[in-house]
Amino acid sequence: MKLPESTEWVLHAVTALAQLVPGEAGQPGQAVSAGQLAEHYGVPAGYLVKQLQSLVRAGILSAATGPHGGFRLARPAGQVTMLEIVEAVDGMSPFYTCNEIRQRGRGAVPVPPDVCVTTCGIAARMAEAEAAWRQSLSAVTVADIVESLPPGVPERTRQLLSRA
Amino acid sequence: MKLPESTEWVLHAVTALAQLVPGEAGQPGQAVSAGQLAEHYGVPAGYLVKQLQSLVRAGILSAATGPHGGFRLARPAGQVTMLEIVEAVDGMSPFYTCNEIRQRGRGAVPVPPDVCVTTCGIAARMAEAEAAWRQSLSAVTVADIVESLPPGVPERTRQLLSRA
DNA sequence: GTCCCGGTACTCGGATACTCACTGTCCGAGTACGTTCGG
DNA sequence: CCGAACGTACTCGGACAGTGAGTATCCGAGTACCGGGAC
Repeated sequence: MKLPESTEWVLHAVTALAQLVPGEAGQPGQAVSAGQLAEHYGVPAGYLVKQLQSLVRAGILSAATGPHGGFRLARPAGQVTMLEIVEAVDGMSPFYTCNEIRQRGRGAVPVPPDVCVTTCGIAARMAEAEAAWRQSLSAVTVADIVESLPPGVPERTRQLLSRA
Repeated sequence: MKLPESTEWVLHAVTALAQLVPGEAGQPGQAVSAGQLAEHYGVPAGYLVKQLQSLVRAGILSAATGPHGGFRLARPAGQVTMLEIVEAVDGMSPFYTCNEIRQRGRGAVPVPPDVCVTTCGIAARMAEAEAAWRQSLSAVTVADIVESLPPGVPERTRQLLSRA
């Protein structure tokens, strides 16, 4: 059970984009191309685009083609949770899927399931743990991450990512 | 991000083994062969052995070869947590591994990392969420699972798994 | 009758192929700017 | 001088190979029971 490496990429990419928002309500934030972000983090550009597309489909980012195009936040950073980002790139299928193996083989309950009719207790516990994980991630927004950065970092990021 | 399907197998297998413990202190519980368990749940026997071996290495089960051999609980069911079982079969490496991509590429901090010297805030949040997941699983023991079964199920399991 | 010995059947344990998601790369579609030509 | 059309450069978007963990299967090593024979 491991999250794909691209999860780290998009989390950092969204954090970087959030540092570019000028704070004005009407201003949607500067657009940065995937090539810029890829060079900034030293990751393959073509693959990063593929991941950022997932965020666009999820409504987290908005993309624009052509010169001066690129990706930008589609919503204020305070309204984007880490859970949304992770689910956008990794899918929102549960870790543990109950295949009801207790209903198969010799242990299967005969014709009408008189016992074991409720949901599997094991699956219920696993679902609870997973809910705790998701709840913890949904409690943190991108704005929280940006605010926790050491002072000076957003300024530096802005400078490095500003289109030359 | 998905747990391997074998996780379900071993969770149910351990639960089944826990239902066989006769409750006596000295009695270590009846041994059941992997073939019995595999037939009980309708899963491939050879592969199930491989997974149960992981539990043996983790000290959760004990194995005995030869006739009347098989697997049995190495500890009382109340001292085996779901987290132990999951970690035994899936490994205990974290979901999210921070590769410090912020330290690579153009965005890398020059020579001595004056800023960003602390651990990555994103990684910290992901670690918190993962800790919540593990904490939730470590709070449930196999004995809890057995107790939550509908009445009559342990008796039925004992009967089906008793060596013919 | 008792003990010892060999055979057999059953079990775990490890080594060997196969499949699919994640990773990485490529080329095509679309857009905004800069240039050029005509009025 | 002003406007419009064209070309170019840059961007995203989707389609095509490579790799590792998980899945599935097989055969070998080891052990306890069962039967037969000798004492």
